[in-house]
Amino acid sequence: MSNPASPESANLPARFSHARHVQAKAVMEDYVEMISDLLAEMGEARIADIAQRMGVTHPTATKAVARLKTAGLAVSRPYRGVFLTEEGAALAEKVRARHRTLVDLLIAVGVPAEVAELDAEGMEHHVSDAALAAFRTYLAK
Amino acid sequence: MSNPASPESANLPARFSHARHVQAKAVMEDYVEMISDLLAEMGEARIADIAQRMGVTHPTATKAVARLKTAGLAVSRPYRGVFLTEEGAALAEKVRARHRTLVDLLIAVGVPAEVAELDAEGMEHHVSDAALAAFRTYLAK
DNA sequence: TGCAAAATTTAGCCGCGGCTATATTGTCTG
DNA sequence: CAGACAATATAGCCGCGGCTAAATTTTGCA
Repeated sequence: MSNPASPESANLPARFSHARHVQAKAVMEDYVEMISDLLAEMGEARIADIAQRMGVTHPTATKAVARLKTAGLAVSRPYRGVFLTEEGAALAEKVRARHRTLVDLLIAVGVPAEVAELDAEGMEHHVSDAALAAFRTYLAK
Repeated sequence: MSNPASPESANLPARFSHARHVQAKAVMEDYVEMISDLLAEMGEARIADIAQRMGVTHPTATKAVARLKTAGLAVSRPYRGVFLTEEGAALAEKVRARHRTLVDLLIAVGVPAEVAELDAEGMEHHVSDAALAAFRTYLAK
């Protein structure tokens, strides 16, 4: 039994640890979604376009893609465009849907659209499936 | 004029850049709030307690405090407890209030309390003043 | 077709924020 | 009051995710 007498500080370490774990995946999620967007728009995701849209230099994008490949989310041949694995594509879709739902929720509670987009970019990675479900239920009303 | 014909991808770099900038401050905010909590509870913030509550090893806490000192948020003498500067204390208060408001909002839209606490830990750093104001207005209804 | 320009990669730097292992300092007790 | 133990600090490692500068490959055009 979790002791209710112990202050709520007891599970704080776990909360912070969880937040760190989620955050570690955040950048990867952003790159995957961006690659997915570029594939849909232009049929190809080039390093230069990824870098430009992420607001990052080319070498940074190259390194990020290398990490994606190591993680099994993307594939590419040298000097060629980047593509997503099935797993990468699935992640992109999940991330995209979560982003939209969060923005919709923020707007629904009165946050200006511009602000909602800006804040959602960082918040979205920490929205759990349980929270997402609650958001959808709320928005359905 | 910002071209409305250009797709919304135009300001994406700025959005990501903003999210990265916010994220860079996140860990610091967490440590400052924790130190503030410890000062309130025990009159002193010791490295061992900071580390324990953050779910981190002692040396990691020491290094974090060093960064806080460099940033002008904390002060400490070697082998002694850590204290906050006025700026650090003000930041702690702001962070604490923002956290509470976010948790309240999540609960208000139907997120279970446990989940709200967990998700808020990571989301909170990205909640802008504008969004916070909207949250308060919503909760006041 | 061959060369110049553009795109990509590689190399190497930085600070952050984790870690383990070790050294140092403070404290408490026998 | 001395020595053991607890707390803190230091050293050094790692991967991430930025960067600049330089090498390499691809591409497009004269």
